[in-house]
Amino acid sequence: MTAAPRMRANPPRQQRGLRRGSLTKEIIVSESMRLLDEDGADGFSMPKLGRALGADQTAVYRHFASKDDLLLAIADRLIEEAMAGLERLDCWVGTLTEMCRRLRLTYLAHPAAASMSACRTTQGPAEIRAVDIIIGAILEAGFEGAEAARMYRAIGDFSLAWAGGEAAFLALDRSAQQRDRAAWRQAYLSVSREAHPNIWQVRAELPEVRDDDIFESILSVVMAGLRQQARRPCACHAPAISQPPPGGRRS
Amino acid sequence: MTAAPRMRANPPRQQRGLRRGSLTKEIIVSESMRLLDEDGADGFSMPKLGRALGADQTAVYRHFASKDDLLLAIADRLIEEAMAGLERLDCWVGTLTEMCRRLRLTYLAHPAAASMSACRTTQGPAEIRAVDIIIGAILEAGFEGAEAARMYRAIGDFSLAWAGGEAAFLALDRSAQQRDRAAWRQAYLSVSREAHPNIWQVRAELPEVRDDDIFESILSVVMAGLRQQARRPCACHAPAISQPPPGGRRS
DNA sequence: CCAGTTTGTCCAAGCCATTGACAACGACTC
DNA sequence: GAGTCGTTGTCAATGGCTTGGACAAACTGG
Repeated sequence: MTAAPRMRANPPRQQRGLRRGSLTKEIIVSESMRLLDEDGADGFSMPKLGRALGADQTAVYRHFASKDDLLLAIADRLIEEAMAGLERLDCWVGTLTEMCRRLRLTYLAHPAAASMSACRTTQGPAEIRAVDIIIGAILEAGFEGAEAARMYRAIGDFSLAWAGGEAAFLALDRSAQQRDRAAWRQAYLSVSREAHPNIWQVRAELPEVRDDDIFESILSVVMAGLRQQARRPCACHAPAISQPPPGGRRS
Repeated sequence: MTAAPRMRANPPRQQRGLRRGSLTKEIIVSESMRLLDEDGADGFSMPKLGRALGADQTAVYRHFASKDDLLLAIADRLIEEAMAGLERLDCWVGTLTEMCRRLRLTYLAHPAAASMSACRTTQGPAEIRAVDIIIGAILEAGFEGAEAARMYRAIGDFSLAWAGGEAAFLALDRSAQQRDRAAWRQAYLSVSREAHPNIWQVRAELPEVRDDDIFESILSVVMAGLRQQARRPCACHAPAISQPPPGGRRS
């Protein structure tokens, strides 16, 4: 027992676990997302992740310094997935619309992962590339200098915030989600005409609104506003969605 | 706020803990928000909350069935605080703008609390009242039926998502926040002109953008888009926020 | 063949959420 | 006033979590 030279006698320890090199960052991130998709954010822990990998509860710490570190890697993977194969389109409105839709779809596909990492920035190459494309569209719209910088942040943060918000709701456990939806349904229908006349007026339509339609509505509103404030129209034809402004600034 | 835990100077003996009735839901929620504002979301735990109240680590469980239950109460308090004293304005654009600004300011004042509860709905009276006011503005804009319902959800969810997203970032610990900002600054400045020409073009302006300006930009874009899609103009004169009105559209 | 580094495992410390048993206290009945 | 009961604060305990340190197997370079 004194220290030292290998007492290789007979400890049947035998390392029942994995072989060296079985775990890589890529594998760990993939398994994390699988677990998150399956069990939600609450059930996600380092011990469970290790066991799911067939390894020790603490094995992941050999590859990520902390759980937060792993989280950033997951965020990076999400951005990468959302922006895979993205190309700039001819028209700047189309480019921005496409990016917002892509990010949202990816986040909705992995709500638990997204809700944990939506507000983090990773500076990964995918992120930088997306930023360049967005700014390109903003410049194409005729914004310049500080205004362009501000508009990029406005659109980029809008897209992230919206997708993150939707993901956060979907990341709640089924019961809380169901309870929330049911409660609203109930609250809408039982509202009194006197106390809340406006809700009363649309009480029948409120529960029927679908998430996809809500998103397309706000996206359309944002794009309409952008087009109006832009110095240059987009390459595609549609000048505005509903009515043209009487002041006639078609440019 | 009325009943502070009245503590007697020096109880002679026994009285190892608090008197009966020392804790109420209101007091607990207030102390929770104080702790969250001070120490952030990470350092917020039931034991700490109990100790901060001068009570046992588990005392809070006598008033809230679970931490999640407490969370909903905190969310309710936030909405209440945001909407306190809100009145409908003459112009529907002004009403919607005011609500978005109010919610954001409250969330920014309590980022940790907000980031934990932004995606929850509480069905509290304050929330219902806010909903009624928003729908009122949407109806005033001339939207009807299912379209009005959809637009209400679009604007309401937009406001919540944006404020929640900003709060989530501010709720990160100082170091991560600082690191994020610094990293972006660095990434912007060191970007190559060839690889990312668009970022390069605004690299100097990007780090200077302020959060308040970003918010006002997206808000202005959304309101411009809404005005364009609305069936009726708002009561106030301004036809658009950003550009100077050359010839005011009449009320 | 050996030394050094990686990486997987074991073990343990310290924190957390939550629960059940117990005890003091207030209200209510007789 | 005495007894009963529900409320609420405390205590002790359980099981899970993150994380760090010690050890050992396996791969690497010499």
